Amino acid sequence: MNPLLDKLEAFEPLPEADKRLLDSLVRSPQVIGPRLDLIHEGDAPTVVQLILVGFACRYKILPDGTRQIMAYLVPGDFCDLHVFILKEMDHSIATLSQCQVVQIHRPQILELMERPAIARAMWWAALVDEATLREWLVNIGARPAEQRIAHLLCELLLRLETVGLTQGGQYELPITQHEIGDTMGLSSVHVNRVLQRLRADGLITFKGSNLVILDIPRLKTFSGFNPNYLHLPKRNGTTPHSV
Amino acid sequence: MNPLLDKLEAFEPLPEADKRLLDSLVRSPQVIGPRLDLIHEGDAPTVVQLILVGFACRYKILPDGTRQIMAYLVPGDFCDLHVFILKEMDHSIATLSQCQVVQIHRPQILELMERPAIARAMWWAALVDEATLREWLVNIGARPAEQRIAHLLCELLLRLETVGLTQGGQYELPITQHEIGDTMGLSSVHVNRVLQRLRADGLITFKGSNLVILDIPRLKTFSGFNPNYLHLPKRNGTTPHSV
DNA sequence: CGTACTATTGATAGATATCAACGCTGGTGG
DNA sequence: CCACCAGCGTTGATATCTATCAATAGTACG
Repeated sequence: MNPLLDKLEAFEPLPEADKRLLDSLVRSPQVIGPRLDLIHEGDAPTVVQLILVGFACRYKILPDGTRQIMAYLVPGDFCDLHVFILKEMDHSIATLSQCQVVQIHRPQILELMERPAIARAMWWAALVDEATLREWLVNIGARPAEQRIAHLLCELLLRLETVGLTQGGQYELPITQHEIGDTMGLSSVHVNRVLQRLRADGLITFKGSNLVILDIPRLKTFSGFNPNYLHLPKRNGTTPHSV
Repeated sequence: MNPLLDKLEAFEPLPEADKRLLDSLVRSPQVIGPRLDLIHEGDAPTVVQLILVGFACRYKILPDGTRQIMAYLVPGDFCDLHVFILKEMDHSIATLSQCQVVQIHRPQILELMERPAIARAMWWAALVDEATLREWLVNIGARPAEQRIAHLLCELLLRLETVGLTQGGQYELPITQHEIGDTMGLSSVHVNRVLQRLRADGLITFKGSNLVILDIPRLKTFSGFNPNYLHLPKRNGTTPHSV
């Protein structure tokens, strides 16, 4: 029940004492409703926020009102690790679904960073976040709409698998088509049509907000998905939570 | 003549001893011709490379041969700061123009990181790189082609100003229209037409490979450019190299 | 003086946005 | 408990943006 732990251990196993420390951080999460800002562009960040349940996103609003979502934050992801260097947020972070969030204060972060294994794993996580951002840039810049959305769905499958939030090829995707559009630089109408085609091609289905990927290898091939940017250890057929 | 020093001091002034250490790093640069890989996707990075002269870029090639450029590296920029954590490059880095590059080895990096002011400044630089990546995502995802290219030109103006490579609103832009297309997710034909319109609107001109921005405030307004993501200190009319 | 890349132009095709309308659903107030 | 409302997904028609294809001209370089 500790997605941060799951995620960091996807990089390398942690000593028992480190695990206990991480567990102690996630005791009393705060519940935050959907579509609420966690922090806003221009604010000075003071704490690091950690998502335990739900989806959040980084975004910017342009002068003409367009919103661009630049990252999804899923359970186990940090919001503002740069807290101690930059004076001012250059983007906003908001919940998409209802979330459970914990706030981690500076002394706690420093305590974490004193543990070498945790520090390494958090460095890894930060670098993967950056690599993910690059992959999103490729996705939006170079892939047509269908492959673009298919790629996003592949990425979320792997990320959510890491924190035990998938059942086979299924996971909860608590976001609207409009939000997918703001993420992929597409209109919601077009997102709708693309999703219909992916369903017609037998690649995915929805059971309510539950996404079902019908043919994972085919979706990966179709979208040109190469998981190297997530820098997960090579696995041998078993999923992390299959134990 | 040390763009790294210029860049880091844009964050905060450094002690004399730190400056001398940084100067000692950039002694014997290597000259690398245009369009050559500095490191390739899949390679294990071993050294940090620093650009002293010229333009380089991060890029990926998709299965269908499309290239997406994800970042420009200009004088003062580092290539592979994540050397010590990630085992394998998830993208490639190549020169665009002819470059002068120095390779910095692990012990030298560790020596740099022992100086608190340098370490802070390098953290700042890494966070700005990430913020820039986010802004590029916004740019490609949410702005039409003309504003997209105009925004890029504004960004390069500020970044090159920081390392003393502008004269007023002019700077060397040693890249082709095709490469701008690979950067912005546009075809080279479309880039050509967009540049013509920007010229017709009196926003820019070219003197060979020298870009002249005719009306900086208007170009910024037009592109929706907000420099906050570069996290430069507030200035009061003076450019950093105006002294 | 070729050769090869780069910039440019015109014509056409394709992808995606916009506008408008409608049904469905879940929530809310009366 | 029911009627209303707002948000979401869906559909069709049309407009706009951008890509593709093809050809030409300029330019640098050996």
